[in-house]
Amino acid sequence: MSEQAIDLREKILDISRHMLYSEGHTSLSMRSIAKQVGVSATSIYLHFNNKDHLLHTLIEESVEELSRAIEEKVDDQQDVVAQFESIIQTYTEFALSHPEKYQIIYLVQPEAMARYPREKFRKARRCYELLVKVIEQGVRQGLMEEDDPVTAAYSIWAQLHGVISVVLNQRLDSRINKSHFIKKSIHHITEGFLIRTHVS
Amino acid sequence: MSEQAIDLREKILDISRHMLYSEGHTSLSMRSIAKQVGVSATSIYLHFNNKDHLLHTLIEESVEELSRAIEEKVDDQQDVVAQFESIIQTYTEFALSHPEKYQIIYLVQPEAMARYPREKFRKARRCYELLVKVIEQGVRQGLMEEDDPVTAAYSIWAQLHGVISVVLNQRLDSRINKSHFIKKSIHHITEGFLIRTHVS
Amino acid sequence: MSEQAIDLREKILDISRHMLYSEGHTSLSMRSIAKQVGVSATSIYLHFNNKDHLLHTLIEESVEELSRAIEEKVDDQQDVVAQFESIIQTYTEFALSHPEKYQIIYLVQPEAMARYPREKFRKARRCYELLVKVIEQGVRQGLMEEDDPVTAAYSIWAQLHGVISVVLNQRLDSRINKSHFIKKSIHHITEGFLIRTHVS
Amino acid sequence: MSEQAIDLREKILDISRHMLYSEGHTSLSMRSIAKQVGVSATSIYLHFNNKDHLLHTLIEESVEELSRAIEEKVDDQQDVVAQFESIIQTYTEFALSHPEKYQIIYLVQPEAMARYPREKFRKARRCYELLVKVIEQGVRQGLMEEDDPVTAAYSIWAQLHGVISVVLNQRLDSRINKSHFIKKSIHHITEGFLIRTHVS
DNA sequence: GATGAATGAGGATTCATTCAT
DNA sequence: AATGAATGAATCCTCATTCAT
Repeated sequence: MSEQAIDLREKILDISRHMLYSEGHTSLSMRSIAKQVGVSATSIYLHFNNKDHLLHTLIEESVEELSRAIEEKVDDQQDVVAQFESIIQTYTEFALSHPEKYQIIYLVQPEAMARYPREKFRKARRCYELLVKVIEQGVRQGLMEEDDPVTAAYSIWAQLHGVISVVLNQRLDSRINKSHFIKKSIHHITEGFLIRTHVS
Repeated sequence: MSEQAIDLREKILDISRHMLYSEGHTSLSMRSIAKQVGVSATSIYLHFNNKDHLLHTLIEESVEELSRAIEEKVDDQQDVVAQFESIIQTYTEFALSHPEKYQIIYLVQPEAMARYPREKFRKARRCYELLVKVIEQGVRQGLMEEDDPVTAAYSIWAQLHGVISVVLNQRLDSRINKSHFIKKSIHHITEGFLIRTHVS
Repeated sequence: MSEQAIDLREKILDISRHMLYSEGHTSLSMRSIAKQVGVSATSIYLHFNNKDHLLHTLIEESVEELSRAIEEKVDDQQDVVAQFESIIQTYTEFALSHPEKYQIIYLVQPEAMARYPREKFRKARRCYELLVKVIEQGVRQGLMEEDDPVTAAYSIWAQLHGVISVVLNQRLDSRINKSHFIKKSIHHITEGFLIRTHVS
Repeated sequence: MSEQAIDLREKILDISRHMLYSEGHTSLSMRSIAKQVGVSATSIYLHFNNKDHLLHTLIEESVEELSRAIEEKVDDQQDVVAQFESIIQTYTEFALSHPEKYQIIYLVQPEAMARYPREKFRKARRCYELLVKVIEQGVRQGLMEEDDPVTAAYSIWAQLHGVISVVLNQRLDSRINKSHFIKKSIHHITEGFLIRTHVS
């Protein structure tokens, strides 16, 4: 593959990702992407078999990047609480600084999920697994009391995702300061969880 | 308007709502709705100016119903904590027993929000306002310590929405028991919040 | 259905049939049909679900017309030889005077046959069945000696179809007079068959 | 041209021929051929000017091979009847043992004939000419009585082609045994013709 | 109220072909 | 001799919407 080709592939992904974020996936068409990229629609098919392939690549990339970001930041030499906070922090930071990438991860709606390869879907759960491990570690060390670490991990993630989504989807009351909202929410999710375990 | 007409309008809304839930909004077309309703596509335009109008009506209806459900349940004679728990309970119950209506409320994505009437958007915030009032009441009664009730209310709502979305969108790990997950999550969100305020 | 609608449906069929004959099925597209009909491509879909439906309708119509033509001409009061000759005569006349309809019957190539409804396919065999019956009748009356009437009928039909195809596909040497060729060929197919049985 | 190149050219022809037979000419594309051959689509253009050129080469090759097969088998030392039967036998055997090559000869439909070089078209008539000669010979020897040998030859060929086509296109009733059908049909075409001339 | 007919714009995808390398 | 990149034109088909009835 020539450099140019790699560039075009990346360009298509970048622009698609951006369009997806700013205009929604309803209006995203191969044609519109091609027009934005400044290339014929046919050319996109030189790099992606079809629209699904393109979309799935975008999702996979984002999942990969988010997972890597978290894996890199989490230091298993740190104490469990620090690791725990690090995961949540990194996750949030990724979402806020790469909103277009974060949103893509949740693009796969139930309707389209049937078409998303099961194996890639499993990958998407990598970062939750990490959270599960940390909680399990915490429980083993007697720092947390949690009868069901998997459920706990998913609950934390769900709450966090709720908070981030609300911000990214601009569903927040205009009176509310976004970063304040996020800080408070994370604090609530985290502290609430830890305090409860600490106290016990 | 004859009774029949009213019936048709309702039928269109009902079927659209159901189709939206079971087949996703990608495949929802005026034609497909008409076919399901058993009426010509043109007839839909007698009741709704266009597709947006139909969709907006659906959203408005769901918002209205959810708001009313909460308003009806909340009894300002009760103590603040009971009111607080009642809101969260009712919200969750509505979402789980009317998933197709709940999902519609969040149908309006950022990209489409420009087209959603600002005035209807404000209505959608009615139920959060209620939560804000309860918290403010709690703060006034010295039961909660919360410097920013609006932010707190939105944070709780966001977390709750995250939890519910994950369940409805079937993003939960298959190992997790749904109702257990919800119970635990609500407990975490509520208790965490209240305990913290109670303790203080 | 309004008269206009019926007209359009017929017009689409007529023009498609004609285009199929004069330009081949390779270049036949919904667009090209629409252009010839003087209507938008979309309009065709008001009368036919898709291209296959249109094509199948054309085939079915031709099969029906050919079958009916033969059934109407064959008089079972006539003696067997007269019936036999009548079938061959009518078949040939239909093919030569409605070449575009005749060709359509053989449009269904092996590749496309999978998509052609099995039940309609059976209908297409109606006219061969008639030939089979006449031969069986002849055998019963001792006028023909034929151990396998079905094979005999199909053989006659295949030969006749070969002769007609060659003429319609313009594969004949320019030195040959078409009607002379057909007359001679039919004579050969028919007489050969009858003489052989008569003599016996 | 290197040996490799010749190989590629042959490989393209072989695979095209095979694809044409097994998948039909509708789905035959330069790309699909290239993929099957394991070469870039562009490479095909190094050996054939365009798709038509490739197709025409295939036809020409098949015509050539069929003609040669007949020419080789026919021995003008044999008596006329033997020659006659030999031609029909060889033609049929070629068609049945090389169906993909036989079918290609009749690929050129009326609509495409305009594009098929007139000079190559003439070549395709070589094998009929042979039949004409044998008949003329027979007439001269007083073995056959045929006022128009050219018409007779084309008639025989047309009938034979009809029989073979029906078999190859799988248009035969499932109750019919193929080889029995062919044997009977050939017998009918041949004997009928010869008997009539013999008897006279 | 209700509808059948009609359409322009756009959807994904495939095609034969060219051109620079 | 071979190819990767690129494309314009074409494919079937669906969409929201309008209009005369």
